[in-house]
Amino acid sequence: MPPRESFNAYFKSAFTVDNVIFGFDEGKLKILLIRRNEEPYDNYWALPGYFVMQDEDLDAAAQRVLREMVGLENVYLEQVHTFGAPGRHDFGRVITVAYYSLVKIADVSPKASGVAQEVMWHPVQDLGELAFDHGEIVSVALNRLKRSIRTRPIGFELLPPAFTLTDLQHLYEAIWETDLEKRNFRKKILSMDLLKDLGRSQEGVAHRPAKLYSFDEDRYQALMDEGFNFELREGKRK
Amino acid sequence: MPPRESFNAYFKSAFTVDNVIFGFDEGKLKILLIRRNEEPYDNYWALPGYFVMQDEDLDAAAQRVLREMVGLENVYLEQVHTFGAPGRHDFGRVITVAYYSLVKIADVSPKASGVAQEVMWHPVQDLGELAFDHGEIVSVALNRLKRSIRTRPIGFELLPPAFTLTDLQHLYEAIWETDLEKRNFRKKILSMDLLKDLGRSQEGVAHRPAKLYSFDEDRYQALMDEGFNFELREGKRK
DNA sequence: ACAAAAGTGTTCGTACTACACCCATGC
DNA sequence: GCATGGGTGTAGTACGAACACTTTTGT
Repeated sequence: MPPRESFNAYFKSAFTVDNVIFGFDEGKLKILLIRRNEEPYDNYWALPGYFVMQDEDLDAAAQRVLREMVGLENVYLEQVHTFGAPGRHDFGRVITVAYYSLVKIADVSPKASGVAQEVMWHPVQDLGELAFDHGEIVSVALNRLKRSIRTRPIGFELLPPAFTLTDLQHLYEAIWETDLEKRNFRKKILSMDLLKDLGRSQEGVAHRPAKLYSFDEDRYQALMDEGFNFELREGKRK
Repeated sequence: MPPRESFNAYFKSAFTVDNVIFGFDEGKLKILLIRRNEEPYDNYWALPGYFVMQDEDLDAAAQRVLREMVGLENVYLEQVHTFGAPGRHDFGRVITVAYYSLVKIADVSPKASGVAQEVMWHPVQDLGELAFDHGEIVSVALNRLKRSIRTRPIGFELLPPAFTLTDLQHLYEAIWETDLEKRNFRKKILSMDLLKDLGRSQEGVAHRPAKLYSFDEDRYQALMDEGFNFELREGKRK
């Protein structure tokens, strides 16, 4: 076996985390991007991300980036994929672990800091060219999100604490880029018994006000223990 | 902004790939492990994995490990998750990108080499304690596999080029750890129109010989283009 | 009264479930 | 001829799909 010193050649890489931060606003799915103000990719929009510290766990690094750049804690965060093409960064070999997070857009108070002079929400349909391989990362994260919301009740993370059934439907429609049938959607969601009726309604709308609901986390846990499976369908049958 | 040199502190990490190689034999789902013969974890069973070269893509590294340690090329390979807890490796900061691969067990001719003196298939239900955090990696990969075979026709990668419907059913039963109803399973599979009837049958069995099928890759592509969705169900209805 | 979205009930088709028996081969 | 798995048909049911009208509020 080679002596331990011979492995030193391998310890010359760096790694980063990049966050695809999803939000839902104005009926559109959006992503929070920062505008870089240094080379490489000066002036390009990029995903918020940074180097992982030497003694920092990956998840912790992703959380730190969220906290420092967006001022958010305790948001839904999930690792998506790791990107490590040899030429993807100019400084040397940098691989990046991509995360996606789901935030309630009203909670976000973007902070300009460091490389990020500008922080802005962008509709996912209209991103333009991003720095590095961030375009590809967004695409992978988005596909993951589309699948995940089908079988896990995480869409609620994107909605305010009190939302209407129509809000929820619009959210699914925006992410899946489909239309869903109102009555069937409502029937399906309500039959799962996952929503708490808050007993309140919308106010100040120029039509019949809708009931407000919240996601019942405890109820979901209880159902899970009984073997319940959350599942919604995207496609109409052929 | 800090000058470029200040980033050098970050370029002191190494990364590896680890492969969870699944095979199916004797009605059981198995994983290919190597027995280490050096510290740390001398004598422990471990996942086949190695450092990624400086100019090597991640997927390519995973393929190389497969080729060098198992003598296999062109097998199904998919990135699963990246593990990077600070203390997970003794040499320094090492993060590992985990892959899983699906192989036809008859194709494998394990080679002892380097750190791997022994290479052996182990039933997933009976692994014992593995080196490093490999037990956790296996667990994550297995969960991923359970989900993936539900919505993607990848189970076939674990079967020989000609297989019977019963083989396929046993495969699903082994991975999901459930029993499936024979007639319904066959009906569902055949209705998808994804299998080529090879016109041959088993030979030398002490009962009515079963028809042999193969997975029709071209047919699957064609169906995909029409919007077809592969999907099987694990659970019986409540 | 009108606009605008909320909310609801029923029919129809289809796909999953559950179940029992005959078939082809080796020994 | 018997043991062993291979292979099939059908009836019941539950769930998703499709569809049109009434209700409540603000202006």
